[in-house]
Amino acid sequence: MNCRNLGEFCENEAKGVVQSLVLDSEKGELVKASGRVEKRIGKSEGKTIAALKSHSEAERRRRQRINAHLSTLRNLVPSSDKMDKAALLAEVVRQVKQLKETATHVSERFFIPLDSDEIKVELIAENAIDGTCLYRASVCCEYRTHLLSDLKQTINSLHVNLVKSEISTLGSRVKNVFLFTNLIHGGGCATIQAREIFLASVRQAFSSVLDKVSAFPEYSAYPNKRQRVSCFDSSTLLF
Amino acid sequence: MNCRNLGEFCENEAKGVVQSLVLDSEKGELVKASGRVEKRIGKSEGKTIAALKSHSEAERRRRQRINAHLSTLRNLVPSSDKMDKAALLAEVVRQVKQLKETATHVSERFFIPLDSDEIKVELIAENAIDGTCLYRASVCCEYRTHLLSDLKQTINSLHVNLVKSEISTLGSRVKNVFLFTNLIHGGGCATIQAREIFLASVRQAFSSVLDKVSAFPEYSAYPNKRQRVSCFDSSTLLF
DNA sequence: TATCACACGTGAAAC
DNA sequence: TGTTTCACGTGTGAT
Repeated sequence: MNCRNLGEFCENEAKGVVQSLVLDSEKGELVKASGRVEKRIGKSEGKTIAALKSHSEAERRRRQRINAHLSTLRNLVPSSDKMDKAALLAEVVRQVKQLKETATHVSERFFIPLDSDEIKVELIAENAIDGTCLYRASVCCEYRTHLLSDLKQTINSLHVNLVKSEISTLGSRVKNVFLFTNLIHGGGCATIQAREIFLASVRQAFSSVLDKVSAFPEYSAYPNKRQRVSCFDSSTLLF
Repeated sequence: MNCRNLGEFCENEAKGVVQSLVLDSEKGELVKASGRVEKRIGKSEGKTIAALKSHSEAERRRRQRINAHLSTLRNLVPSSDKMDKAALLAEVVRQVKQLKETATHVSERFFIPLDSDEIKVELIAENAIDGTCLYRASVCCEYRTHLLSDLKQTINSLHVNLVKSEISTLGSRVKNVFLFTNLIHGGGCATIQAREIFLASVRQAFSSVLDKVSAFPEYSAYPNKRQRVSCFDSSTLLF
């Protein structure tokens, strides 16, 4: 099909004019230029043309989708006008690498929540006398309503002895750190296996708090519009 | 040209076989399927085919260039396997926006250098009695050798009275802040115009310090390999 | 003039 | 099955 576009072709088709035919040298007969699949010009021709048309339209939509994202990226990248697609993408790669590296440096140096969700639970110290273990759990995620009370409930349900809790925010993201022991009425985690099971259950408990927001979108912090600034006042700090 | 590829076509061409011809219904004669431009099959045919071949090869290289960047982006974006091109780009857009927003929040709250180069010079306060003006200049850029001594020279050459200087680093980036007055031997900037001229000259002076690295690449901090960690010790702090 | 970058329609393959 | 994604070669305008 060597027509400039299918719309044009179909117009002519309606007038009974076939504009482009191909000489197949193997068979020595004329077939439609696109007609490698269908060997004869029959009444299925209309269907073929319709399929071809929808195909090219789908492909056009696909290109539009991709190009829309590319132009969005153009707006995000300074002075990227007059860059061709490859150069633009190269610049985006550079920027993303740079931003990620910076984020790494920031999180290495400061105790603030960043973009990636994170749950970390680890053993900090063990009391040699009574076997009491001190643990540190940190949870970094997007803020949502009831997040803090959910975390508090989680801590309560774990029946641990909360020693200290810290909270820090950046934009709409929040990071909580809890120091706790698993000992309330004597007796630590006797074995290494028992400890690992305990750590896993703590991780699981915090995970389900984070999963809540995806399961129930109404828990999202800002159903209407995402806010930029910190959303806490001291009265919210329940621990 | 409806051959699957040009290599195949050229093989047959060598045997004297022309595989694909098109019936041009306007003229009622056979021309090469691609031959809208050249109307006759002549001895320029070889040149046309060569041009077509180089054209398709160039286009292939262009596609490879773009796809290489896309696959680099795939590696930078977690769990982007099995995403199609459009979805990948959408995810990249999301990430870039997120990272930039986070960077904004960080720089709003902390005094640390971030990714974008920046020179800011502003009037902070004016002494009503003698007209002395206090200025604040901040310079954020990639570290390079001699940056600090260059900045010191700049300050000296401006003949200002340096009140205070601060420096902070993050990774290989550095931010300097200078507080100074333009008064050494009495007399402030009398008029608003004079102040603006002064501010512009200070900005220009710092700008040329930053431009130095692009003009003389040997000033680059890490000619061989970019380092990740802070590169200062206290002995470097000259101010 | 030749080269570059882009959009297009198409064949093939995945699902 | 029909729909979607990708690579391809080509037409075309810009430089």
